[in-house]
Amino acid sequence: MSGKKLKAVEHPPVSAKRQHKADAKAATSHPPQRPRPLTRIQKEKQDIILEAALEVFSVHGFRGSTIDQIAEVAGMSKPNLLYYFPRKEEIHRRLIAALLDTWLAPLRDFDERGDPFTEIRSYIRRKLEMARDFPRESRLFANEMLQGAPRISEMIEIDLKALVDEKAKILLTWMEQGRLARTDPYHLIFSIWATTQHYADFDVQVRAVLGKGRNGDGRFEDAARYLEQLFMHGLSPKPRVNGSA
Amino acid sequence: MSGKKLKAVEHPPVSAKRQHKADAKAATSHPPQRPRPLTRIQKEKQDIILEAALEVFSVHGFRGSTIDQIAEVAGMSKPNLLYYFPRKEEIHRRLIAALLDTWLAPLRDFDERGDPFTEIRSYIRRKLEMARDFPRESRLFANEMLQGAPRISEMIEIDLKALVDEKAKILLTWMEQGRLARTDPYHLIFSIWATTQHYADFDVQVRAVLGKGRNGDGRFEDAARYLEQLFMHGLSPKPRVNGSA
DNA sequence: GGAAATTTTGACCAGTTGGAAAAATGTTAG
DNA sequence: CTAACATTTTTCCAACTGGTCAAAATTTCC
Repeated sequence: MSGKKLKAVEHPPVSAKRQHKADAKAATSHPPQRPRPLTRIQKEKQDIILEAALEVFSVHGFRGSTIDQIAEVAGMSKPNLLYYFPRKEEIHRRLIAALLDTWLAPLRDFDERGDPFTEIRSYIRRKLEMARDFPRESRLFANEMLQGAPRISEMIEIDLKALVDEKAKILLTWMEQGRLARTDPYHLIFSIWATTQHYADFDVQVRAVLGKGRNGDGRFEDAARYLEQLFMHGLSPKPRVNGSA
Repeated sequence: MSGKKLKAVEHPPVSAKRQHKADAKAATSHPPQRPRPLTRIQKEKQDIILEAALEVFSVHGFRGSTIDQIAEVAGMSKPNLLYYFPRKEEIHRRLIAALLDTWLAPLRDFDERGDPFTEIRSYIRRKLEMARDFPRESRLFANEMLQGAPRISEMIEIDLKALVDEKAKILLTWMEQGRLARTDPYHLIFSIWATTQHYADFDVQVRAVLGKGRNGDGRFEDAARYLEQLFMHGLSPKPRVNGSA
């Protein structure tokens, strides 16, 4: 760990335990890097910054957000912020990485051994809760998608695809067993994503349309009720009216 | 000052520079303004610029887009572009205005006298076609929503709300007549918006998940088939002994 | 308490951005 | 041809951008 000023961007592989200054004491600025194990304070500050960055990025997107804005929201000066995250991109990447993990958790819990409708219902419910409780994360994700997912393309092309493939297979099995209406499992999943995330991403619109009278917190409960009905009826394996070939 | 008829946004202190005709002539450089009736060439250039701006804004959002980018896509120099649209905001506003009009057309066509399922089916179809044929418009809209719709808040709070209220009433009537499942008409509309726009706004994700094998143009047809099934079954009146109303 | 390490600040920079001015180059009608 | 207008280009700028750096302030550890 000789005193370098700019090192390759390292993710957060917190490794070594405390290390002595040993050879190079000329540790330039930028401390929260690889050798040191990240003090409690550093972690705290980083969290504050990430919080602020989420607030800003989720609204203006990557290019539309400035370090100054983030620093202001975080209550610190720009150079100070840069001390913890040497690059703007790094902040964004950290946010996206953390997001993807929690974002897909509900889908991961989709259980093959469960009852189709119970599983689908609880998936919808959880996704709706996430839209309600983590709207900024949802918008950050949406922003990234709108821009063509330049920073997470491989993530969605590989990890996400694999996960969806797996769950689609489960859905297909259920359909073949006659426990679920025969339909396209991929688009089924898309429709759940779309309808639930809508309440986070298009929140302004939803509120505006519902008007001041009924937009309190009720809209999420109403949405849950409606979506449950839609999907439960829409996907029940009722005998089709002829015409399906 | 003269030759003023519409609301004008004139913050810049710079104005009349070489006004020859005291009559009501062109003010400064910037010709495409009030007085002149807009030549064919001007209209063409403006269209080129708006096209380019749509391309850029729809991906990067307002703040994330630069005039330089738009100018480059439009194939002209920045000052030249500024000659037609004195302000970046003006371009954006024009795009949004044009967008909102066409965007709501399908909903306007929702006909009270038609058959509930026919109306809903064709509405879904049209919205899906728009997602397929005008994905940039959809993304522009989505970007605006994500940012809290700062520039069109009144538009959606008044015009959009009124329109949705009207159509929701129609849906309610149908429900009361037993021709449609009893459910929340507002969330029903939201779900149609969400599921259809998803294919434009999250196009990358959809493609990535579907994989290279089946993402050609087929995805829109598959989506149409799936959504039709979902909504037709999901919204059919509950099992009630009722041959017809 | 004090040296070393960590954190914060202020000054500064090169590149970008939205936009202004004006000169230069068409274009058109008389 | 040429005056009047329309369009384009060149030059320029002040504010903003992401980022650096050294010095100052603060904390940590012996």
